[in-house]
Amino acid sequence: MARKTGSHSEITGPRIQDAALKLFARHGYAAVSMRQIAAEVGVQAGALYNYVPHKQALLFELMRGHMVALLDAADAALEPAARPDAALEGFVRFHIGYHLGRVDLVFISYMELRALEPENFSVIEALRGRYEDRLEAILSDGKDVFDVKDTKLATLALIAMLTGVTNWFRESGRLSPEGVADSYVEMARRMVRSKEVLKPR
Amino acid sequence: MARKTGSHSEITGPRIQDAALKLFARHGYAAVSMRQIAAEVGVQAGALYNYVPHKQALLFELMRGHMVALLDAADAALEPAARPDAALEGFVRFHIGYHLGRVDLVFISYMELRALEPENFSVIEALRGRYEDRLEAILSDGKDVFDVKDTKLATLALIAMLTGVTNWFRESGRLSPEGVADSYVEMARRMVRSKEVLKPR
DNA sequence: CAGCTAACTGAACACTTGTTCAAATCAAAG
DNA sequence: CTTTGATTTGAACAAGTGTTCAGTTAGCTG
Repeated sequence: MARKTGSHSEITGPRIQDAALKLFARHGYAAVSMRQIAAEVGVQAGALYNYVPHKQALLFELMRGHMVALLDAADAALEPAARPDAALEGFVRFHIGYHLGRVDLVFISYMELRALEPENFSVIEALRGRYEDRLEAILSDGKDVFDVKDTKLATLALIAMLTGVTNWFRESGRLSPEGVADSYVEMARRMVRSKEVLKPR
Repeated sequence: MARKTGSHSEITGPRIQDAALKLFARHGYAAVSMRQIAAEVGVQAGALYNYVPHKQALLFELMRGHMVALLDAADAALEPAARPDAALEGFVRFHIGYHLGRVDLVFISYMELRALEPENFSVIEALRGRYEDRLEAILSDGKDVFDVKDTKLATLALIAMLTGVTNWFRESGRLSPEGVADSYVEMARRMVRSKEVLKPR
């Protein structure tokens, strides 16, 4: 017995990615076997190798795809010419919105870095750096409006704060993604002490 | 051949913990074998079972020990009667100082939660909750001094921001732990818009 | 120096791991 | 209806997994 009824390359390929994403996020890369992924897809382990050269590539492509899509989405969503305060708000809303819609990808992209072989690790790190640069640029472009001593430090603090949302947010919780974003916009503004926030006082 | 020269229970026990901590932090729980841990200690795999009932207990005890020590240290370091602003500053400095001295433990305590069996997971989650309550109490005790709409949200945002330091901090970097703490105290104060910060303006 | 026991070895257990590949099967084309 | 080619199976590979345990040894006690 071989070839299942109604099997197609265009179907199986993405399903492998989906299954791997789900299982890696739930149990971790090292704890998931190729056989488990295959079972989730409804196929034997050997069939995976028509689509993926090896397990490591499965993880790497998941992470690389995520980072590239994130950068593209950021380019599309953020307005380069925006005033500093609006740019910061835009970034916060984009970051939270985008990340809350892809918690599994975000999770493995932060958690499984150490499972990457050195060359792959470097690629992901570089992409992450490029994303962080977007926020750093906003902060340094607005250095007349904002009040931050250490731009790099503020960038890292903000990113950590924002990404932390994916760890506790639940669709069924009391807050909507928009509600969360509202609060985080406020906190982010305060952190950089945006003049626009202080004015109304 | 058995029993190595100069071997002692009081020596080997802690060395196993140290080796497990180091390897779990570096490669992840699932990716590290009992034989690797044994090799790091300089012993055969079987010898580990004189000290640990099974691999899972090794991880669990590492995490539980960390959380218990963290709570104890917090109790010792934080002054319950402090004014809100001083209490917040005290918490930030304590959190950063304590965590920067134990990056490996912090790392696995956040990363390997999913590797814990359900009952063990609950224990760690409860301990973590008790720690977060310390900060939440500070924020709600100071609700006249601070300006926070959602105390729980601010707690989670602050903890994420503070713990994030362990991900990028390097002993050899340009900033000292104290310098980092200074900046984070400032950012934390701004986030809750402590009146004491606004006064000098 | 003999005897004792805590401490450790080394081999074995039954599985699981990632990966390969000849053979089998199915869908579509001629 | 046959041929072709993509798709999948199922078995096999060598290596590694956590854990157990009879047997060996080092160092202390008397």
